[in-house]
Amino acid sequence: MSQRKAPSDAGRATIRDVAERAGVSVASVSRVLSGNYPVSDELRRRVMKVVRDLDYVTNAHARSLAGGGTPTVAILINNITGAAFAHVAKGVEGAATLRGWLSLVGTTGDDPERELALVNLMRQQGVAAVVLLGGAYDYDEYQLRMARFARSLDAAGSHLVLVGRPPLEGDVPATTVDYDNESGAYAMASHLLSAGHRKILVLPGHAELTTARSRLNGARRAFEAYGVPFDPGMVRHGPYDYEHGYEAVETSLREGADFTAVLAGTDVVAAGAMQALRAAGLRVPEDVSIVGYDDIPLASQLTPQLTTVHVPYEEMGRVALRAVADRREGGPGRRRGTDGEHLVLGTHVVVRNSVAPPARRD
Amino acid sequence: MSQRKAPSDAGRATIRDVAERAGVSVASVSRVLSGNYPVSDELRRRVMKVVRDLDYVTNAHARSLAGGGTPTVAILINNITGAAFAHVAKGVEGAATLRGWLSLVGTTGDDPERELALVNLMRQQGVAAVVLLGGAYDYDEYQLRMARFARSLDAAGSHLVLVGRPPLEGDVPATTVDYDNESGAYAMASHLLSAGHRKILVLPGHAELTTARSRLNGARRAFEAYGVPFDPGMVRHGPYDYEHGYEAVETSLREGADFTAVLAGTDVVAAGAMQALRAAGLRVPEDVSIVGYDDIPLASQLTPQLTTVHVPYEEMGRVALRAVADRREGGPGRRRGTDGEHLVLGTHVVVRNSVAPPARRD
DNA sequence: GCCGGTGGCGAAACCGTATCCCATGGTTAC
DNA sequence: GTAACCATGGGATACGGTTTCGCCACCGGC
Repeated sequence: MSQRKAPSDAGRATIRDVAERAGVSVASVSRVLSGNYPVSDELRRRVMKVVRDLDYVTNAHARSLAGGGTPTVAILINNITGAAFAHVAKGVEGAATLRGWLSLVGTTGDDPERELALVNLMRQQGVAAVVLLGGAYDYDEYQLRMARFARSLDAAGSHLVLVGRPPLEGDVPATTVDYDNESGAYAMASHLLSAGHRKILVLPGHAELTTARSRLNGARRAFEAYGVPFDPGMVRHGPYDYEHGYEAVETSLREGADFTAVLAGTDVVAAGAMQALRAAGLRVPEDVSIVGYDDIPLASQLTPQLTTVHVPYEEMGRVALRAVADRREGGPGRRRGTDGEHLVLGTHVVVRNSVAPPARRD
Repeated sequence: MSQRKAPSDAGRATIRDVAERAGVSVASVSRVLSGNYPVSDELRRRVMKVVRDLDYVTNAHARSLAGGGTPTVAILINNITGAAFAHVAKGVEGAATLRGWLSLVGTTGDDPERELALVNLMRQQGVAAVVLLGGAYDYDEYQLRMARFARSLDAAGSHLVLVGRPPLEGDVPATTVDYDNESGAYAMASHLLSAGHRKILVLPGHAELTTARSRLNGARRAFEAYGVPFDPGMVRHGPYDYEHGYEAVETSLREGADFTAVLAGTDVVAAGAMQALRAAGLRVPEDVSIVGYDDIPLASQLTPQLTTVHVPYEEMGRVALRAVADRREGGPGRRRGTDGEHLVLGTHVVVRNSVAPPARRD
């Protein structure tokens, strides 16, 4: 047995093995498999038989080296188990699959360093696009680094897509898919205000998170519009999780805060808040109203069902992928023209059963 | 400008561009970057400077073609947004990242055809392993196909890992990471029985799903152990979703079924059941007790908090990755020896507030 | 002052596939 | 009857790295 001709060896079969065994050239095998070149039926038959016998599949790495290959989109996400952005990922993945694209997934675990490392890793993979999911941190340095990434990717023929965060400032070659965060918060706060609530506990999220800022701003604008003074003391920042919702409400109650409604930054926070109210013997919505944000499945599974803001997460994912696919098919001619594209999707309030007019307390 | 030497062109920089600009050979650049060969400080400095200037990253495809490259694990999952298996995916991804591995994700959407296509796609990618998440269907043909996949992957130096389903029969080169599904169901049913419940509505899931079968078996065994006749008329099959839980309870109530507890196949089904009971004016757990399965975050976010079976999903993901990593490091010597490995993790009941002794109805 | 090491580096052979270019034989057009 | 042509198939090369092999210079030891 020669040294490098061992078709039945441990490794996978190569196109050469197939060609040899079928008594044809490798070029012919390649042509039969890709089907973009006329071949005789006889040849096709012979090749396909050997392909089946050897259970041959083409080597994707070699293929993409040689110019072919399936486009791949990289999805970078904080935490797969977070419902909201898992839906975005689903949207991206679904749309990618529909076009025969592949999706790579990396999780950043809220660590900017890992985010950096991952973007570079994806650049090595030669992905068609990197989709970054979730709210961003508003450091200057962070923003600068993102801009550098965007340019690096662009220079390498790839592209950066930001989903669920505001666009980068300046002339940066990145696409942003966003939703109208502030308006959603405005509408949600208005809903509470128009129900008669005036003392509202606000749990917008982490102070540095862009998402949280927008939601807080929207709420504040609604207060202004209703002529209600906005009390900064009624705002409690914290992570977007159940525990924060629970503790914020628990602490507020213990400290004797006076409120008839809770405006939570996300549905999960609202769930925590609801539980804390129950634990304190308060009824929702009879004693205290609650609203959330995101409209994840949990919102309609709680009792009472949560009034919240619907965000089209899955649709955002699809839109994100469509944006990069279009750009890629548009060819190099329009590459520079569509820089800094910003797509904004709408939100709307979903009214369920967690809001009632304020009760008379004391 | 020559025809193929255009470092500042559209595409990304190659190792040759770096070598040329640094006045060294490509071999040296490669050595500096991979760091597995002694080089002088002077050389390293020169090369690294050019690498930074050009913002060069190695081409992962070329690298893996040449034999190097980062191992990649493929995660195939029904639906990313399903909480339970999203946690497994998180576990796999986390453990992969920890070792510098990459993870590819594909969703099957419960379609066996897509599953087939995806496994082949992953084989093309030359992944180190394919991790298949979720309960399997119990067709003979399906099992046969899985066995073929396992052998194909094995022949190509890859490996199939089944998570959350029973192992394949026969001598198949696949690793299975499983949890003690039946014992969990047994314990859960026992919990209800020992609280005094005798009329129990059972919602195990889809009849063809292996997971559902095990859970149903476990429950049945518990009934036997308690000497309680198991009434098949109290079993309602259906998908593992909220709607099914709701409808099953609603229908049962409408048809006048007599039960004091609900044994749900998953927490999500339990949530639906709970909502339906509430809608019918019944209290949980005073009028009807409910238990779930999986212990996803939702379980502790419901009111009352759900008594359920904890399944170590994330841990399973980590174990799955460790299994393939070990096998790969073990070298070819023990490859055949560890075929058909089957790892079983334990489960336990988590007691919360959704179970009470049966109320007197009549 | 000559010789065997040895540390550093370059040249070239691959890795597996796609594709360009050319050869061949049979067909069509004049 | 011959030239131009079309349909096929083979040979060679490029893709961007890694790695083996071998060369060169410099080192200390005698």
